[in-house]
Amino acid sequence: MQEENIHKFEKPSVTVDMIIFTIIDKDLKILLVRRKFNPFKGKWAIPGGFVRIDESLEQAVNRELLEETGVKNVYLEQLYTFGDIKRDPRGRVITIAYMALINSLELKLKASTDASDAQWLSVNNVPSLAFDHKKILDYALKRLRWKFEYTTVAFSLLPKKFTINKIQTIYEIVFEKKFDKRNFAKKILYLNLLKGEGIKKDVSHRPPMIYSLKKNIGEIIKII
Amino acid sequence: MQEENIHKFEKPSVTVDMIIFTIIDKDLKILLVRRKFNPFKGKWAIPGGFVRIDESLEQAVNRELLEETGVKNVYLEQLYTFGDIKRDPRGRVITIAYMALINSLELKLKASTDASDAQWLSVNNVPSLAFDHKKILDYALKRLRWKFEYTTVAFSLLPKKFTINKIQTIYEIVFEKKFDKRNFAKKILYLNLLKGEGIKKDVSHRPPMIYSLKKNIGEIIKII
DNA sequence: TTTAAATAATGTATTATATACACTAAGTTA
DNA sequence: TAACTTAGTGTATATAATACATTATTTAAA
Repeated sequence: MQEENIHKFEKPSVTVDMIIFTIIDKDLKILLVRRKFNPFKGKWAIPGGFVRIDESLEQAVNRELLEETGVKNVYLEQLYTFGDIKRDPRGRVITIAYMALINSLELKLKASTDASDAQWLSVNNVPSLAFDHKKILDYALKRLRWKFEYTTVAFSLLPKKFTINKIQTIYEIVFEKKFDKRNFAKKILYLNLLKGEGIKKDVSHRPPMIYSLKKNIGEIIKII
Repeated sequence: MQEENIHKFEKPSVTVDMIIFTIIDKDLKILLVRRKFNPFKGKWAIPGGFVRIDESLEQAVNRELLEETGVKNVYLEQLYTFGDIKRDPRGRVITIAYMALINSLELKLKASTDASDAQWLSVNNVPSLAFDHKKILDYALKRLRWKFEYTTVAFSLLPKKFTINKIQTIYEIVFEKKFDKRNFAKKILYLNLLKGEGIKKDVSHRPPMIYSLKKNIGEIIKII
C-alpha cells in the first residue's frame, strides 16, 4: 500500500519549556534553573526538556513540572511554539512553550537559597536568560494578563478556599496596579462564580467571608 | 566542553498544517486537499507538510501556502501545536497549526471544480477530515472569531480598498449574524482606523465612499 | 423626463456597564 | 475601653452599547 514516508526528512529535536508562575511574598515569580551544561552553561533558563517519543506534549510538561517543583495537577496552558532555526546553537530544536500556575503553598521547592540551581525570581527582576527564553517570558506575561481579564485562571494561584481580598491582591500583583475594593468585590460577586464557605477565624480584625470557586465555570467571561 | 546531547532521544517528526480561510460567494471557506497517499488516502485534509531541517516554521508554512494557493505575504497566525502520540498512524508526528487569511481576489487557485484534488469548501459544510484536522478547524474558527472582535484581521480578507459595507458583510459572514448598519459604521469610523480613498464609481445606486486601512494600528483593540 | 430601484449616509434616545468615591462593622490587642 | 486592623457595603456619574427610520444619490426602466 502506498504510504507517505515520514522519515524522508531529517527531524528536528522537540522540547517543551515552561514559565512556571507563582506568587511568593506578594510578588509574581517564575522558576528559573541554572544551566549545568553548555550551551549557556551557568546561565539562567526556564525549566524544560526533550519530549520523549512515547509521551504527549502534556505528559512531557507534567513530567518536567513534577521533577522541578514536586507538584502535579496544576493549571497548564500551551502558549506558543518557537522554531527559529538558530534558537539553539546545538542544532535544530523546536520548543513548545507552556505556562503553569501554581499555588505557592503546594510547592515542595520553596523560595530557595542563593546557592541553589533553581530559584523563584520576581518577573520584574529576571536576569539575562539562555536561548530565546526572554521572548517566551514576555509572551507568557502577556498571555497571563489576558487570561486574568477574561477567565478564572487567577484562582489557580490560590488555595481552594480564599477571601475576596486574596483574589484582589493577586490581581493587583499581576496588573501592578490597585483596584477599588468596592468595585472589585461587586464584580467578582456579581459574576456568581463563588460559593460561600463560612467565616475565617483567628484574625485580629473583623473576620472575612471565605469563598471557593464553583465548578463548571464557562470558558471566557469578562472578569476585570 | 561538556554539552547536553540533543540526539540522545528518538525524535518525532514535525509538520505544519494550516487552515486557509477566504470568502467566496459570501461564504467563509477553507481550502481542503484530497489525500493522495495512505494513511487516510482519498480523505479530505487541511494543507500542510513536513518542516525541513533548514527552514523556520514560518518559512515552512509560507512554502506550503505558496505551493497550494500561489499566494504569499498573506496574514498568517500560529494557532496551537497538536502532539498526541497517536494522531498520525505512521508514527510520532507533532504538528504546529496555523491559520491564513486570504483575499479571494488574489487566488490563483479559484473555486475549483468537483474533480480537483484541492477545493474551497464552506466551513458549514466540511466533510469528515483526516487525522485530527477537525479539531484544528474548530480551534481555528474560535480563534478567527476572537480575532475579528479584537483586531483588524478582518481586513486581510478584503482588497486594499473597500467600502464600509464590504467590511460589514465579512463580519456578518464570520459571525453568522446581521449587524445594524448605523452602529457598525459608527464603530468602525469612530475607531479611526480608516483612511478615505475617494468615491466608488460605476455603481447603479448612490456611490459609496472607499476606504483603506491605516498603517500601524495597535495590536488589540475592541472592534465589535 | 419622470419614476422606480438600489444602496449610502446619518443621529438620537435608551439601556447597560464601568467608575469614582467614604463610612460603618466586627474582631483583636494594648 | 480605646486604638487598631481589615471587612463589608451603595449611590451617583460617566462611558459604552444598542435600538431604531429617514433622506440622499446614482442608474435603469418606463
